[in-house]
Amino acid sequence: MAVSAAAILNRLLQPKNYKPQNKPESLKSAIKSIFTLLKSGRLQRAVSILFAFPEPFPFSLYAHLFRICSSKRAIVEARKLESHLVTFYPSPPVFLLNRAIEAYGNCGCLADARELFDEMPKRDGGSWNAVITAYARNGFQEKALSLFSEMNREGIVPNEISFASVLGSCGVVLELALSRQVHAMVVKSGYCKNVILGSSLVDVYGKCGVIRDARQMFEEIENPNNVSWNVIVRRYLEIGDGKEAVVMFFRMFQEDIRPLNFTFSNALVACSSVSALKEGMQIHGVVVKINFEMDRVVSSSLIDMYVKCGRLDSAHKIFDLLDSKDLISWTAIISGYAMRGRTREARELFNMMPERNVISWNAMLAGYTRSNQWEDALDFVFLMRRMTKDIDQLTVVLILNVCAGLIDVEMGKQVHGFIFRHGFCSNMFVGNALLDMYGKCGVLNTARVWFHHMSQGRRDTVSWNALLTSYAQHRRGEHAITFFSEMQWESRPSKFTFATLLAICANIFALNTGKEIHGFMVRNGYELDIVIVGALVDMYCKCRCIFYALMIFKEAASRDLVLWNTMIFGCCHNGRGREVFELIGLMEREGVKPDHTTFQDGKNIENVDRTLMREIGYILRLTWPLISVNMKFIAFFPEIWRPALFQTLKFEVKRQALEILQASMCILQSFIALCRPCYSCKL
DNA sequence: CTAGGGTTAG
Repeated sequence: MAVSAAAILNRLLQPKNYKPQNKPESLKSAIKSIFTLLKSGRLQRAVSILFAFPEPFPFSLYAHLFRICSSKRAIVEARKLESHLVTFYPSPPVFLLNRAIEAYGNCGCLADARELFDEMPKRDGGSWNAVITAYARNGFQEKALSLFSEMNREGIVPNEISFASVLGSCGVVLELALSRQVHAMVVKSGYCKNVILGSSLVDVYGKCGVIRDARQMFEEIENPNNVSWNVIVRRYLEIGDGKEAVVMFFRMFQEDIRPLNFTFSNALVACSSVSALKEGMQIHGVVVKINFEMDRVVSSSLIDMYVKCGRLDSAHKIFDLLDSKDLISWTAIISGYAMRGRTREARELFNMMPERNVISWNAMLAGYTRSNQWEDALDFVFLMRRMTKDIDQLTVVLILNVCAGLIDVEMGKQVHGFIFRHGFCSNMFVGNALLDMYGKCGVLNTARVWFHHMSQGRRDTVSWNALLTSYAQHRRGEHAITFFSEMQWESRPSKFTFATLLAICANIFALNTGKEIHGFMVRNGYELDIVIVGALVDMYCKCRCIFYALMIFKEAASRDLVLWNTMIFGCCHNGRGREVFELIGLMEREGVKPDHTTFQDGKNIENVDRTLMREIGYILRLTWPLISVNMKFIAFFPEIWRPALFQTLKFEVKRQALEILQASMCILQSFIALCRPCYSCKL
């Protein structure tokens, strides 16, 4: 009634000279001008033209306009369209109202979508699909799923669109059981061959952690497309199977499917996660071949891959060749230099950056802290405070590390205040960094209080480790051991815990406790990795239990330089000179050589015989040409060895001198190994 | 006509 009244009214309002037979003509020109306006993106004007003509437009125009409202998230225009539509069509076709629901959903106006859905006189499957998708896209996946069951209860038969939407929701809320049911429905409804549904199933199984099912589903897809391949590569990457991700990527390429830029990026991340430089380079080749080098995502992933695989030169070359360098590629290359200790180069690049964000600032700061350049780090923090207001949790953690490195508890307290004011306290990483700072500064009481404050829910194994380590580092090893039994009530100890505990036992010669811990690890099935084996060997050696130490050493799955040195040093410590030489022989036979990074160039040190130093330098260069002779090393030379070495050099018995040198050098390396920072400190 | 994947840097 109201509609026809409006129509009559409108007709009366027409200008006098308006001829009814002109109507179609003017409607046509109106539609024409609407399209012209839409082409230049003026949706609002287009809709207002609609309202200047109080008469029904073709359905296809409404449909088109609703779609544009969807993509532009133009809620006002969508509402206007609906009102125009229902004004001139008393019962508009269901499909147009479905378009309206979709538009409301895409604009994020669930209330409108739901209202229209509820008040529709007639609904079809498409209406259900539209409203389900609206909920799913706006973060109400649970609601979408319950609507799906309601739809089934009402006897509406879902189609492939419904299934795709529902599977997407299942993937978000990790509803594995429902996914399997939907899978069954897909099969029953004969949609098996639908590649979108197949990929969605791969996706949802992968997200729910049943990668085998995902893989099986993938293999069942007859013609997987680029999205299907992207999903399977991504899922393998996410579960930590970088190797399989790379394998699948290459299979994709063999099948002649052109990868998406995201797939390249996933595959490259997978390569760096398993240090597969060779494969990474092959992918680089593919990128060049199909002319993807200038893609932003692909190029930054390439830079990152080379950085993570230690090829800074290659990374830099790619970076230089980019014609538009974005924030991400800048940050990737800077963090590459920063994290490899080349902070000076990183800083030069950092200063050249056209724009920076908190991630780039953090990357640079992390470089300084990683290299223990505390003073530079501090200057940088001040600079950062002046230049940007952008600070996040990682920044705070890094600043706390700087305080700990400088052993400046006063500054640490200021940071604590800042953290409190900005509400960073609830973050576990921040809490642990704070604990670590107080611990490293030796303010154990405050550490203890803070630790207590973090109790239940806001502390984890890392917190316990930080507390243990700080007590251990401040000669309160016995105290630290008592924490261990307490710890087991709420956290599962990690290998870092044991490394710390074993080091404590070694330092306080607590053989029995050491054995207990060793037994605990064996009983509870902890993997004895190379660091733990080292800690055990060290503990047994220090506790004068060299037999056990040798046994563990022999049974170790692998032995690196540090482990050899620990064992050799342990033998020296126990007066087993013969074993020392045997071990050195064995070590060389296993192909383990001291490397030049162990020794760094040092300054001259007084009170050392210059002639002796020159001689030693000569022999060293003969033996290990890579090693740059370190004068500090000679200063550390054990008093016992020095005269002997001097004698042998005098009589030019170079071979013997060499043996002595080798032994001494290994001892020195052992010292260095012992000074190596305990890895439980890493937060 | 409506459906799937996805943002590389600390």
